[in-house]
Amino acid sequence: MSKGYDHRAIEAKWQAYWEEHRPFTATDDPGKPKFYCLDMFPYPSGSGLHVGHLEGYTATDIVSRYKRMRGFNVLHPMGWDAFGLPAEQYAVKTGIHPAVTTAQNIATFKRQMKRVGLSYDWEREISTTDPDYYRWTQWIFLKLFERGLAYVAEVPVNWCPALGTVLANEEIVDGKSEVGGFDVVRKPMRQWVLKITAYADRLLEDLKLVEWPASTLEMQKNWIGRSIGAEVDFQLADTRGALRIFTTRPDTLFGATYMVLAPEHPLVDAITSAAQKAAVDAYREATARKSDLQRQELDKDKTGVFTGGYAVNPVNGERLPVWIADYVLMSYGTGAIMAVPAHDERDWAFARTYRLPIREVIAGGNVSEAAFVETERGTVVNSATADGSFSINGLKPAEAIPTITEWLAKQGKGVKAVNYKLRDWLFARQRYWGEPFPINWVDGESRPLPEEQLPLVLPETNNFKPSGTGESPLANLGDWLATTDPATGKPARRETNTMPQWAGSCWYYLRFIDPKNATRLVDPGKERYWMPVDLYVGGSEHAVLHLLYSRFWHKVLCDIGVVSTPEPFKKLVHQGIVLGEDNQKMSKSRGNVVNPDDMMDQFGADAVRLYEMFMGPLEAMKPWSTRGVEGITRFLERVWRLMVTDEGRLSDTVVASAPSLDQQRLLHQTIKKVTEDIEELRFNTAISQMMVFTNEMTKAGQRSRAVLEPFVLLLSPFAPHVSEELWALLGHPASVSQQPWPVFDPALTVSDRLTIPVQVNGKLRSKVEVGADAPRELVERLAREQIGEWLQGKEPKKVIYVDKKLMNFVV
RNA sequence: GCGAGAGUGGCGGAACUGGCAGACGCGCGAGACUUAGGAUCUCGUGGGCAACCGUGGGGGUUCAAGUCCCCCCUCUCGCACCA
Repeated sequence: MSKGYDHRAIEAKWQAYWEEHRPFTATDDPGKPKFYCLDMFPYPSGSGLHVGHLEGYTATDIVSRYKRMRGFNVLHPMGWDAFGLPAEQYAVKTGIHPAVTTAQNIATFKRQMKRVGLSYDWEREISTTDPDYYRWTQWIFLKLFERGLAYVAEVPVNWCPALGTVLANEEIVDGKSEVGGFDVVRKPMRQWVLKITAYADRLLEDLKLVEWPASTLEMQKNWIGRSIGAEVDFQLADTRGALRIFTTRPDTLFGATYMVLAPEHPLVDAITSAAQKAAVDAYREATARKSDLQRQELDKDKTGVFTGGYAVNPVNGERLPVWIADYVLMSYGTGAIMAVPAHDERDWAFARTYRLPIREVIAGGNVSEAAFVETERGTVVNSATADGSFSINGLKPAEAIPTITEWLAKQGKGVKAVNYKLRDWLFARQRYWGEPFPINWVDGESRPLPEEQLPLVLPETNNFKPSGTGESPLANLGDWLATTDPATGKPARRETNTMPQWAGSCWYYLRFIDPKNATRLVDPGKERYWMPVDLYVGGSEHAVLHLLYSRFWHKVLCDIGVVSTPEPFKKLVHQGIVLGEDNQKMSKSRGNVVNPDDMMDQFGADAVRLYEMFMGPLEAMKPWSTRGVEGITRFLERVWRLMVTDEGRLSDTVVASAPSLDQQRLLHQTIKKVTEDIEELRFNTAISQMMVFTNEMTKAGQRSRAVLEPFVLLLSPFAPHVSEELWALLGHPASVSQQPWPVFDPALTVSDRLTIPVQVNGKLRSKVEVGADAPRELVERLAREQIGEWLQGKEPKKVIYVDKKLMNFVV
């Protein structure tokens, strides 16, 4: 294939230039407006960069280059989320230290990124595995600990006795270990947990402050899962004590016909009668053996066992049988419910199975066929106290809820309550390759290390095998493990858990602002200048966890005065997934993985960048097409030939004389379209407009510098290498990246001639061409001449004229 | 099941607040230049011989609907007994 230009030579040349002159360094210049443009930093895996990564990175790179040309001080950094399981698994297998493989992988990623021409400020590169970085991750943990937001709990883990290790969820396939296929059981272990639930309300509330995709906002809201209801106390019938339940439907309290406790509920033993004890114990044991996954299987029938005990409905004194069933979860609400089968689908199904009574208290449905659960429709019935002192009969459920909640509170029988689906965050892994906790255990108590002793460095070892006890491999390192408590001098044992991968990625955007600060996490002045992140681009797989955890830490840092904004990421965009050419998800097993290095070998970085953006809307899922890359290559070659001869010199067709009015219009329309499209991240249509420009200019025998030069500037954020070369060939000193962005003249974006479509009854029948300022009368007269035969001499009923747009005759 | 988003040529996709459906690219067809072409350039390309018909399907609003309203179908993503 003959090439219009030598992409290898040009790309190497300009990458070397950028390396030497560093035009993309961000300076802390308060005199300039700032733009913080951030990619989700990658885990440097062994397989290198993927074309899916490149999509997001190219998009932010275009925006960054564009914003610089618009006079912004742009912060566009890159780093590595480099702790994590794959490197450790590899170390277990080969004995090669994770730090070694991580460094190799980072080198590969970095080389590939530079090859794509991504304009990162590499002086700010950070890695979560660097002690100078994780020192501050540990520091934040100490702050969380000080504020009571980090605590220790016994939490079940996936314990694999055969492997002698704890497994991550992704290491388990169909209930067996991915490696070896061994059994996995639940085993409680001492773990660190972060109290994210303390921030549930703010995490929900502040979603109003960000410009995020609707779906992501929705997912976060659902994940937090705030629901308002009441907690109500039911006295136990035959024993002392009360059963507290949570309900969102206190309006159905008179319809309760039984109660259900989670099998793990602490009151189960007290309630269970002697006769039922055996059955209850058997059920509880069976439940304990089930994995979370089995317990969550929805289509299974509901099961449960009667405890033999009763509780008393506080509103009508009825004795309600108390059951245990695994459809009630200990971890939500109070772990106990009142069952109202008439108005709750789960209770309805359970009542049907065990032939428990179903009592209607909201009229409007047919409760013998299905639970009636609406709150906006229906009328409360059968809901008054025996003495008639209180009634919600006749109300709509939505009105009855606050009424009865207030009444319960006055009676001391209940209280308004809010619950969240959000759980506290399990913040510990039984692994080597993660941040050590700055915690010592002294006499069974956790003691934080003093800040001055940070970082607590991950100890060197060459044994990454599991300890066998479920503790991390750090438990094998006796010398490191044994220490003394700095406060008392007593012997102490170091915490052996390490932090999860989320930890380092929770706050990295802050460190980019001030990556080398040895005394603080980030300088307050720099933080105020650069925050918040103006544009954050990354995959939607992080829509909940990473983005929620980050927001949580950010709010804590805000509370302690480290950061100045309530939210870290102002605008968020998820790039879509790039499918293989066969429209299937790319995977090694399908053999449809596209390697960016191969593509760049063949077509060059500029073509790959342009194609990534031309495929379709950034956020859409779309298939790769190598033919499409060829098409883009043709476009770049056409641009090249617009101004360069076969010998590589500036072409004679490039002239200094003024462009025609039509060429000027085309240029200004192109500037307008490309500018607006970059602002809206519509890169595909921006490229399409540049193709239109190129096609038109190809037809011209003479091309004025006055239109070619601004065009090269427009192209430069998309295809920076070839644009630099063209800019140089046009006789300008480097670098195109330091030129101001072209400005369009609105007067030149509109044509002086218009083609007005003429319709009869809304159907296109003709067109008339007129001057841009033609009055309606002229357009109508010309139009009538054109469509005479359609009017058949009759006068139209109505004539609609939309100025400069369309003429429609209604007959 | 619930929640969110999306269905437009052979393919990827355009179409601003309702106003010429299919921009641009791929593919395909014809031609030019060539010893040659999987290079390059030019022209054509939704369907139908036509009247006409065409934006997942069916209704509706309107002079005018891919766009607005109602019902249905399909696909993708997320959640999944959260009381």
